Amino acid sequence: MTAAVKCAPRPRERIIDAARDLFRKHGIKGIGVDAIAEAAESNKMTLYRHFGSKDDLVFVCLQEAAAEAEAFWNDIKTTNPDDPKAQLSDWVHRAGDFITIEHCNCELLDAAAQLVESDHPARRFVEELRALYMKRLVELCREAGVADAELLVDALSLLVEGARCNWRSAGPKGAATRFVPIAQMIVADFMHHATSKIVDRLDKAEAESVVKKAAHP
Amino acid sequence: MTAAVKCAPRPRERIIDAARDLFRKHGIKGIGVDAIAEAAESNKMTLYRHFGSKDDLVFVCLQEAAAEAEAFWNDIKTTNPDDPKAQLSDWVHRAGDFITIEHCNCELLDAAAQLVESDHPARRFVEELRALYMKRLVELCREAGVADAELLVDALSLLVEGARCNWRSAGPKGAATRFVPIAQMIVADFMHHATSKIVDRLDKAEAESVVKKAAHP
DNA sequence: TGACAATGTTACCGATCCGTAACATTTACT
DNA sequence: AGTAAATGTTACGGATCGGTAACATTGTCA
Repeated sequence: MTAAVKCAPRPRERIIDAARDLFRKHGIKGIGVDAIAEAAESNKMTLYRHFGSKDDLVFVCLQEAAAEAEAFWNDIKTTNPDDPKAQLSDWVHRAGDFITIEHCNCELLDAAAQLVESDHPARRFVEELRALYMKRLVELCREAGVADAELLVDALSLLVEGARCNWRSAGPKGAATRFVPIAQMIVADFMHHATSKIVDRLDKAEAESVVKKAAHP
Repeated sequence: MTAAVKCAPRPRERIIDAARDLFRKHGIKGIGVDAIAEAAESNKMTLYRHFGSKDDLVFVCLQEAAAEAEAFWNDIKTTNPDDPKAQLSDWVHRAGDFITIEHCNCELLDAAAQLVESDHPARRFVEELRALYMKRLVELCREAGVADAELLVDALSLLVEGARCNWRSAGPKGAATRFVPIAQMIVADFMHHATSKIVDRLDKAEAESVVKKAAHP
């Protein structure tokens, strides 16, 4: 009833769509296979005939999300050919959309993060994906002329992850809605400032802080 | 066995400590009352005699975390009296510590965010706390001379939330370990730049992006 | 010591959830 | 039409979990 609004393809696809939707909304541990089967307008038996277990279903959902992320990335590259700065700006905007738009595979990726300290095979899969995306983004930032690309990507990663979390808990009134201007500002800052200046400023602030802390143990 | 390492006070305190510890590690829905009682070196019956239900226990844990957060804030204010900039810098460092240190009540607060779309009484409690903390931080930023204090607090909120999430999933090798320099840089940026310049730069970037998008529909 | 409160132990109930078995029904293809 | 595969339905098993009942044990204080 929730998912599978389009013209209802085979049950396998309906189940995957419903599962991804419900995993996003309730978390992986927060939804049962019965509810997934019902939302897919199917039943538990066909679900288990296509996917041997709930864990397998989770893994397939993650693979689909990864494929969409791949398309997401390729679309950025082809839409702004040979223009790293435009690609980076495009990435920020699309990431902002992915945060607020309901149908967002990012939420699925971080839902996998709920499987902490379990031997779930999806864990390694998601971590490898994350590393790949960050590596790509670092390269893009470098091409766009960012000196400390790693730190910028770290900042963007934290912002995206925080925005997803904030959106889910605080909704459209939370700070997540200001993700795009914030990310834009940080990107602009990294591009307009020389690395030396940034490092100097950071070192100075760090030194001040250390002194402060030592003065008040 | 996990918690209650200190000299084992009354069962009520041991249970609260164990519950907070396990809620952080496994999430609220990821741990059962039996495991909590065992970790507290107690049993389920005394747990239910002190706390009528698991939800009540969750609520008490959140109240304790809120009390610690209150002390955290007061400590910042008293350690750096009449020095908003130092207070803000101190906040950044302490927030960074809270992310990486195991015993961190922040993780408990966002664990409550796992109770999405449920009528859990802890939801409203946590949301009110979040609003209070953000309001205080906005005031502090304004005292420190930040023009667009709301946007800075939004950025810091997303960074903190993202760093907590990232730390839990990526651990000490993730981007969360770079929270402090990133936050410092953003704070410095907000303090050193006039608002008009920032807005101008954002508007320009926004306009560029819109043109780009329109050119490639 | 005695009495009462706090705590511990065991067993159980009902609900939920993952997964399976057996059988009925529909769909697809020749 | 007819056959086989895919799908749907019902019921069940085993495990876990929140919560309770009954009884045993320990601690506390007069």
